[in-house]
Amino acid sequence: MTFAAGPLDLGTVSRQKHRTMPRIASVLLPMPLPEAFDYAEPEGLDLRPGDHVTVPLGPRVIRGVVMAVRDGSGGNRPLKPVLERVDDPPLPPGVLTFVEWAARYSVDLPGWPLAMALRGLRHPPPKPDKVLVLTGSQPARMTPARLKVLAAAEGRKLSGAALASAAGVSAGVVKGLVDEGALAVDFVEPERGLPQPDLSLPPRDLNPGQAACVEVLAEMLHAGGFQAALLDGVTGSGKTEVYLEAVAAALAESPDSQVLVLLPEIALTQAVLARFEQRFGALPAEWHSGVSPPRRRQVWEAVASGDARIVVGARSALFLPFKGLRLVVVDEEHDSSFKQEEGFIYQARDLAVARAKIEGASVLLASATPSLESLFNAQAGRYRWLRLSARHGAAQLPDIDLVDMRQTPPEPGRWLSPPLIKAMAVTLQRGEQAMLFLNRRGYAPLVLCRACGEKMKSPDTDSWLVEHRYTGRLVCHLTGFSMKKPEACPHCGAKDSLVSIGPGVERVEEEARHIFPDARVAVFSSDTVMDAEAARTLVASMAAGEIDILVATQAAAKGHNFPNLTLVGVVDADLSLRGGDLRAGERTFQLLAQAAGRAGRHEKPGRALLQTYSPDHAVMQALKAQDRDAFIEAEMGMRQDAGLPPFGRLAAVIASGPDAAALESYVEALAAVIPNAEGVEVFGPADAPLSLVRGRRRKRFLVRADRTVDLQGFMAAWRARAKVPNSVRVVIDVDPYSFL
DNA sequence: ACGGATACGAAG
DNA sequence: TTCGTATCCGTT
Repeated sequence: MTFAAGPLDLGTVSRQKHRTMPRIASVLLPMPLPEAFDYAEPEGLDLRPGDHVTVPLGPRVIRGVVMAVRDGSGGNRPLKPVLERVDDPPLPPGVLTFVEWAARYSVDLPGWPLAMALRGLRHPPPKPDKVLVLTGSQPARMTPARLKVLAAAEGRKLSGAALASAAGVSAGVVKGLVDEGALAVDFVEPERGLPQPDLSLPPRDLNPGQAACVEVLAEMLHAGGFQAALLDGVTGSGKTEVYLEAVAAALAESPDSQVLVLLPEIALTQAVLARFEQRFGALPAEWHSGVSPPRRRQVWEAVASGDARIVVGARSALFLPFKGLRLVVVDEEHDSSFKQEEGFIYQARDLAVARAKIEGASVLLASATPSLESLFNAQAGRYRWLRLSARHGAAQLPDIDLVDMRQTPPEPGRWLSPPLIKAMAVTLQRGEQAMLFLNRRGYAPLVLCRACGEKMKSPDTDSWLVEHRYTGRLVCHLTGFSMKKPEACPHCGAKDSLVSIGPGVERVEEEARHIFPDARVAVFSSDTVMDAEAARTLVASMAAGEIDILVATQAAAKGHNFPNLTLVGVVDADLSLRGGDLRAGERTFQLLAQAAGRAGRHEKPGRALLQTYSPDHAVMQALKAQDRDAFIEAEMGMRQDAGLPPFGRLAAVIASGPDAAALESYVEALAAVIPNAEGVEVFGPADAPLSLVRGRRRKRFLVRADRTVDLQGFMAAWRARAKVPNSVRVVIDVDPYSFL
């Protein structure tokens, strides 16, 4: 394909230049190789960093990217030559630096981040559109409908369906004209350009707090260079409006400046896209797993050419080939789904800061409940700290009350306590809406046999099967395995002995319907809301007051505003506190503050009730008192005493394999060669909490290091000291969020 | 002696 | 990752 003419073609003249000195191209391949490989540059090719090339690798021909070119020849061993340059938009220098940086940061092979940077190019470009044009020949028989179609087609190229609707006739009429030769099929290139933001549109009215933040951000962006800021504002304080204006300021700085907005979940993109469309009169480019392959390629190319000025996307958008990146916004920066846990492991929030630094851009981290890491950086003065306190307009923060489940427990086999039921009754009586929050999909998290006590588990995996009543299946949320719920216990054969233990959203829905038979109850979880379209429909019907009680997982806790929602009941506030990893308290505070914040976002005051068995726990007390700062201070103190993040650093080694003996001997060998280093502690090996997944046994090490230690260097050196047997897989997880 | 499965290391 | 080669095994 040919690429748009413009600044990218500056090289054409110098590419003709004749060289005498032989040159070596260092080519990185999107494969698990330890480094970029050297190839000879053929005479006259004049390669530059970022060029796509094909190179021979053993018997194969592989596509790669030129990382650097230097003078020289192979020396003693002759180098194979680069085969050809591929005519795709070159990767800008910032991406190349970022790929290398990300590989080192994650202690992984550079081919993986390169593969991410090339993701958009793998897809076919959009296909030509099929259109119908007039041939000039008249049909044998003319009718009024046919006349209308021929008139509508005059001088235009429309698709069959568009032509039919333009003429106000059915598709059959159009088809008849095609069959008779009055209309012919033609192909046109689809529109490549993206709608451009209109920077002349006026900003929304801002309150003084918002305006002050915008002013600081505009100054930062105008000063240029790497800058970082934390936008720390309570739910409903209008953070989105602030960053929209920061985006406007960034775009106004130069006609080719670009902005990236990272969101933690695809479910949020629709709402955010709509806000951008209102503000700039055009939809931004969208980048996430739900975008179609041809569209992805189109967006990738538009980012590379500079045509895409605003990109809203998921974490993988960090690897797009921006050439004029001016600002990266990380919305809901505390959200743990910015941590990619599979394949190439990275924390997108941290890589966003790194990318901004490499590009000389600004980065804005936004959250109502910032991560301790970001607060730490703000306190240390590394990030500008912008605080927004007032709730927007008339809205007030909801009152938060704790329900002591030991004092006022639900009936046996039920999960809603009398105080919560009473509050719901009052809410419904007023004609207002309630949300029951439970971060657990399905009907029950565990099914066991009353006769023999056997727990239903996924095959070859150490995790419970979750009962889903809508589908009548038992599902493993870890591996995706599912089976029909059996009649008899597969272990002892007893009939009708399987009992469902514990609640999921489906079971809470059942209970809510039972207690409030006249209420309209709906469930919002990834099982009932499969895609963005379904989410929009459910959100719309909630906003329109067609639902009285919404039972929701965290899929609904984020972003959405419902004017008539005045009560939020958290069914199991202790849930995310269990497991007890270092972030349990922080995570619980963030999740519940966010869930509670759904209530009373408009004129009506809201209320949140948290059902807990440990009302004295610091997290519950902090939520009740709405004293985030005291909670953060206490949490920071604990982390500091233990040398945990953000005061120290962590990394995990996860080794797994089907052969228990081989795995055991590998982890023992690894334990025997732990490098001696000041300020580093290594714990393990130990069985991972999920000790068996898909037939693979799992072992873990945990490394704690002082902030001054080169943790990545330590991990790389350590791994290199022990040979990994073929059956064992080793993963290094820098800054782990999951400890399973 | 042979084919098939499998383990290992190299690829510039 | 993918490929070629070495090696081990069972069969013939």
